[in-house]
Amino acid sequence: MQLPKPLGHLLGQTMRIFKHKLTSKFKANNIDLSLDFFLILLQLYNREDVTQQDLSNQLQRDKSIVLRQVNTLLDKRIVVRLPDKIDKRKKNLILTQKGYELLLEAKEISRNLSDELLAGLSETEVNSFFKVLQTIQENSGLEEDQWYC
Amino acid sequence: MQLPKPLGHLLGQTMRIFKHKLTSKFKANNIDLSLDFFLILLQLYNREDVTQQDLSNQLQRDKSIVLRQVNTLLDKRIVVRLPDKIDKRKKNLILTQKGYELLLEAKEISRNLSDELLAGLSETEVNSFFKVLQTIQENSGLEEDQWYC
DNA sequence: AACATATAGTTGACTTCGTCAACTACATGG
DNA sequence: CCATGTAGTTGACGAAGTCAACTATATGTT
Repeated sequence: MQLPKPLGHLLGQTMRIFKHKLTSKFKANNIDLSLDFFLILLQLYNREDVTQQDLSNQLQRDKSIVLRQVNTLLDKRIVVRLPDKIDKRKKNLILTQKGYELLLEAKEISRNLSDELLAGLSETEVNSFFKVLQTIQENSGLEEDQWYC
Repeated sequence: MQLPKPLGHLLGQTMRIFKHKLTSKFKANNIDLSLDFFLILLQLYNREDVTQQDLSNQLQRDKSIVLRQVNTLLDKRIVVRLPDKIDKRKKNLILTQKGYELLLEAKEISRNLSDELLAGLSETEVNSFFKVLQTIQENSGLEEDQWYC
């Protein structure tokens, strides 16, 4: 399969654009979140048993990065870190009410931005797009739980 | 258009996977390049009139980042920085022979990785994928030359 | 029970990326 | 000649990412 431009270039550019657009829209709406923090909050949405190790696997970041990012979310009173009742090594991360409300706003903005960026494309095209991203992740041979072994 | 997962999440994950895979393959082949450096070299491929400002626009990075990255490419003897003959403000960036050979190897590896990650997808799907990425960039309303105005 | 091994979290050191503001040198148009 | 714009450079700083070591707890084996 020949791409007109290298895959890394295309993905990198698009990612950069999305990141810049999203953070500037967040700022415009007085939402003090980076894309990375937003992705963390999304993982905590409507769940109560998420640990930092889970985030490290799902977001594919070193657990030390996750730790520090969670620390700043704690400082901002957006999440709380509670010891797991069964396994004392684990800490469960839970959204505060403030965090939940912030996330709802952020999700709305993110969805609007997606609509804006995907405007003019057919459903078929967007579905293919999604399928390709999915396939890339599957072809990478990385299961969610084998990141940073 | 509804995506199963937020666009930022999908793009971020895929980008991360690609980046990690590519740099580890580079390492395995003794190629001392990050994805960022690779993308810079791609822009210099078979061209002689590329300036740092051009790179800043095309790669959408602040010119100070480009400057420092070019500096380390200079240290590695991969590119040279020559004053432009007409406009004395500009500096042209040119691949050395070493840089050219390195780039050829890197391109090969990058192409193989793309093939590996896109395996099992139809040409139609990959074309849609490319079109969607293209459209996102167009819908973002950013022209190449208005980055960091 | 004692032991080795594995997992979750934490910390420190260090590099690179990204942002921003200020600055120099040169170009261009009135 | 002067105002304005552009290309490159520098410094400061915060955030992201890498890596290795460490603590505490859990789990499996003999």
